[in-house]
Amino acid sequence: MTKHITIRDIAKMAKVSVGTVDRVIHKRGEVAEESYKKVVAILEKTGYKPNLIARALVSSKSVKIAVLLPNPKQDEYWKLSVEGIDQAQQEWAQYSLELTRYYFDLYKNESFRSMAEKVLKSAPDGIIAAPVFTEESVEFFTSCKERNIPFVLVNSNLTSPSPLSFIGQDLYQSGMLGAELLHQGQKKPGTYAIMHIYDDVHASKYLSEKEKGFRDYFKEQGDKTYEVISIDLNHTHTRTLERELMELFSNPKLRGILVTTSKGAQVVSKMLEKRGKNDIKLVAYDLLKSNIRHLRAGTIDFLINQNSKRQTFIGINQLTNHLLFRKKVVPNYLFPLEIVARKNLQSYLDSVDH
Amino acid sequence: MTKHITIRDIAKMAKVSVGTVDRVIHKRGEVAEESYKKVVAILEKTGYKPNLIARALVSSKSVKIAVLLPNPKQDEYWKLSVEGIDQAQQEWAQYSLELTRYYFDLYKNESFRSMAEKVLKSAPDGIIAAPVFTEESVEFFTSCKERNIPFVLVNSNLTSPSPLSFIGQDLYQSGMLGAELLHQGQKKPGTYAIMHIYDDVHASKYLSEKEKGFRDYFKEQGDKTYEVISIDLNHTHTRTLERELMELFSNPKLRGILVTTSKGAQVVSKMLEKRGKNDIKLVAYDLLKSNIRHLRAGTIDFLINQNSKRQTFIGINQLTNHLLFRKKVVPNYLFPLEIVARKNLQSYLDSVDH
DNA sequence: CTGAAAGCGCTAACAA
DNA sequence: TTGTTAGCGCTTTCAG
Repeated sequence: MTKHITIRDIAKMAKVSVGTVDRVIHKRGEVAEESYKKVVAILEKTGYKPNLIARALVSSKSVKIAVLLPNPKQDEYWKLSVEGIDQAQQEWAQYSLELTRYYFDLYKNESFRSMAEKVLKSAPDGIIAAPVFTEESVEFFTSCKERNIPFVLVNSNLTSPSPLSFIGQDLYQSGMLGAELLHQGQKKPGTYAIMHIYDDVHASKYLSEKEKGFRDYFKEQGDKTYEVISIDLNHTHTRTLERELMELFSNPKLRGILVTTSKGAQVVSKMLEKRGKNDIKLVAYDLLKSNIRHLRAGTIDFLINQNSKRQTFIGINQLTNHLLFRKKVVPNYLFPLEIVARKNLQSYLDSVDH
Repeated sequence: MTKHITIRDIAKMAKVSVGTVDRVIHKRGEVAEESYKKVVAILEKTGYKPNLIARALVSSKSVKIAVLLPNPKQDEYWKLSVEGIDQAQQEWAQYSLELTRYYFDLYKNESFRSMAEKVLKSAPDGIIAAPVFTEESVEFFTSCKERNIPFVLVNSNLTSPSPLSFIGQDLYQSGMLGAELLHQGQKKPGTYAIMHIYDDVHASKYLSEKEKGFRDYFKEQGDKTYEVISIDLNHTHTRTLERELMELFSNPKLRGILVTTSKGAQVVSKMLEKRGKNDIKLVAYDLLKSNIRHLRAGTIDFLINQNSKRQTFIGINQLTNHLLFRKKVVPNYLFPLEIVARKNLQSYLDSVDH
């Protein structure tokens, strides 16, 4: 019934040609003041909506998107996000979408910098990236802005050059939730630890946001009986690491640990399993293989799911929709903080998005 | 680089016309054995993928979809799903998608039946529905099958006339999770109740699946010290209801209640709040206003989110993609069982999908 | 049984 | 400054 109004209809009503109407719609000038006004008026009155399908068909130009992420081989978390890339690529297979992947070394800002340079050289129509190294990212995305290349950020955000869209979670709330999950049901006062374990020096705003939330949770508890310690272990020497962990475990007041890094979770849960769990609660992030096993076994009590796969998938989708169809994007696409426990784990593994 | 292969290319390679290729692709016969084989071979070899955009453009016929759901005014849960319809409608606004909504009385199978009839009369291209009344649904969707009208089911599934796609959760696991959330951290044996409260007689497979999971959880606990009671209250007489609840509350062994219906959750949590919560745990479903309030206040301990909005949204999307682009759909689109607690509630409310 | 041709709605190049 | 026109890739008559 509601016959769609086309550019032809507009042209007829305004007594001009479709060419003129198109010029008005896309503001590519060369239109007489008078015609312009007439067309705009009719556009408004009729509430004309362009047919995106036709628009996409005609352009039919392959949209080129660059994906700039940490090397998935280094970290299982980022391996999950690759599944999101694959899924998006499949989804858009018929629409000429060219996805090129650029993986940088998660622990070397040098690597980020050089990969970013490559991305720029390839002159993509859009970029989706994880701004792991803040300083380098600011620099890189500033040049993107200058060149008018839209970029979408996943996992963590940047304030200064603002992205077309950010996809991720509220990290502060995430830290709070981690604290709550550890503290929940515990009546005795004690010590709670938040641990970041990585391979190299690696100052990340990402982790500190979580830590702030974690600390604030215990502050809010009112009674000052909670001691919060933050542990940064930045070495690959398994020995040293194990020694430090053993020392931590031996603290009789230790009630729980929140591990923020995937490598970390693996090490800590293995050690805790060996030692016998007793009363130390453990919360980690994401549906990584080792985490799943330890959640099932009971070493890990809860996981907080960040859904790396879906973050990346949505990111590419938004960017492509923007580029191909000029659709509007959600500037701040926040994911909920998903709690995964023993009894709902299976439903996550069964679910389509996993 | 990867120049897309078109139907023209195929035609040229097979030395036939595009018409013939099209006839082969869509199996609309009238093709000589020989040409058929030739074309199929080339199709396979080249891995031809149709351009969905072009396909959608040419048909350009407005796809007509009927939405058959319970009246959102009767139940907040179904009100959420309306948001999903709205969202989908917006998303597909430019693509001539005609969505017509048919709301039936949640408590009257008669109403379902008559609405279903109306749907059939409107001769839609596809249907998305919640098969609340099993018997009537089986009948209705059987006629849909006969008429070749594809239908997508949300919330609960039907076995017999199988839908194009089902979107929902595993209800058995859901009941289990509810039980676990109640039982967790409780050491003393006791009584656990699962409650279904509705306005009218209403035998629903939906609820019984959850109940099975609930009961099985406690069976699995090994020790026989858990008593499970199931309560069906099917009246609107507030007095009687309150009396029955008071009686339940007065059972000193009662440890927790899982309420499966939205109306129920509202009543129970209000009563429990008045009485003083003490040791009775309460778990309910979905981010309904009253549930959110009581979760914040502590009367409700956990919510299990079914994400009615997204279920409906995804359902319409799948159906439209199928109808408009002939895209493949996921036959069994399972959602994870999301646990909402005090500390991650806000993230759910902030998230885009809410 | 097959090929030719007219569009679907929009864009962009080219003429006027 | 404007109008005309040739496609984008596919579907669907309509003649042969």
